[in-house]
Amino acid sequence: MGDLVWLRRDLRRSDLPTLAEAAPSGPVTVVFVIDPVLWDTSKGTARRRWLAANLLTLRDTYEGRLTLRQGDPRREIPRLAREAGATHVHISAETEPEGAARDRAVDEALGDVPLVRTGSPYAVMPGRVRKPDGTPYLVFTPFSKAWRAHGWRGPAVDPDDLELDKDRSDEGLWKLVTQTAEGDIPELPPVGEEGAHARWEQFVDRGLSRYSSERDRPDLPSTSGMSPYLKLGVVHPRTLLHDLVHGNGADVDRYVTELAWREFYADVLHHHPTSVWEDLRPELARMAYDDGPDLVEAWRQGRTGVPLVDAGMRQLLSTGWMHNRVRMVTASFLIKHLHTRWQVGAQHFLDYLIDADLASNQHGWQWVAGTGTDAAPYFRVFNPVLQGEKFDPDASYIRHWVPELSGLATNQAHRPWTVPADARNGYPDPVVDLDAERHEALDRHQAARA
DNA sequence: TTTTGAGTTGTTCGA
DNA sequence: GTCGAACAACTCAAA
Repeated sequence: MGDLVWLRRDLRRSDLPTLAEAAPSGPVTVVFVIDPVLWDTSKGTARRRWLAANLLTLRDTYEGRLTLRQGDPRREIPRLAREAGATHVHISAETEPEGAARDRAVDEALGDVPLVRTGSPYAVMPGRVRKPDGTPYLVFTPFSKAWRAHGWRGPAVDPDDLELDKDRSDEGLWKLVTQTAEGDIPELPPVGEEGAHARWEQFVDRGLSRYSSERDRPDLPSTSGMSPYLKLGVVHPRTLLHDLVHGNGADVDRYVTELAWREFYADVLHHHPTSVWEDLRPELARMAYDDGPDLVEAWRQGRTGVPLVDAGMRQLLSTGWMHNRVRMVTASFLIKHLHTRWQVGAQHFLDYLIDADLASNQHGWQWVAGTGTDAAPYFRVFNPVLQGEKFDPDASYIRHWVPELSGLATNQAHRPWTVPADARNGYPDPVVDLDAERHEALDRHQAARA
């Protein structure tokens, strides 16, 4: 007899409230269920490897007593609960639409065994921060003010009476995970809580004091690198916020604001679940889009002939990560210059990013498309050349990810079409005329609103 | 209650 | 070269 702790977006042992909830009932069975949805082998491997590698490390963290199951949680969790004689199943609440629906179904399938929700992957549970009249926010700045004023708990204390039950994994599953974790992914971040905390300390010591001035620079190691860990819950935002309590000034404030964006978009998605794939605002329902598979494929592969776009898309394919500034530029290019629906790009990012957060990803894309909250004005079309010159001033990011251009001078690397084709090592001409397609996008926007 | 002004991430054009 | 205006429409907070 003992409780189940079912981990999903909380692949960690420290600052995990569900453990403390479960500990008093006896030996705790800690389980992760590999949902076939998570294991789709047709798309980017980095995502799956990142999960597998963190699961392996997590097994060590739990002294080898981590249970793996594979299949539909609606069946697997009740089955394991019966096997372990669990009196409760503990989870941290999921607020993404599909996950929340899955949890309700599991709750039902569990029958008399209660599914107990403690905490969430957020500092403040989505739905908690509201306007004085009780309605949810749709604009970021007032949300973030109210979110800060609401505050959050300190990190959870590790239970000192925790007893772990045995590994009840299905035969062969750990072998599958081990095989999946193997392989060369250059620049895959250091795995597990140890890796996360080492990286965080390095950022707080060295990067934080330059964060607000350098965070937009893809050519510098200017970001905290926490997003892949936040994605799997290897680290909880509450832990990071607690560390920043003692810091002060513009850089800390800016970092907290970035965490607030993650919470804001989770809140928006919680209140508007259909906005995962549908326009949050219907104003652009009549917008004309193209269906250009060749152009979209060139975008996916990083062969558009536009250096900053290609650098970002190649960074994504080879590392499973892309700098935030470049995400905006590549997204803007796909939507505004290739006239493609935001959902196409959002799906590609979900397939390949190791840090893809559903709410942030979908609403980031909606923001660029002009269909989301606090949307970018329609006339704000990123010029990928100017963005490159501004945020990659030495073109070192471009040269690194687009090695065909590594021999060019900086101003040429930003505009490779100005040098003869035989000096570009096969790098293509731009697939579209930037200026012409910018005007096209503005025209289509005006027509859609008329 | 009504009004006013600000609101993550930009670019172009003309003076 | 630099600089301000223009490019919508709507949410929300504060006056």
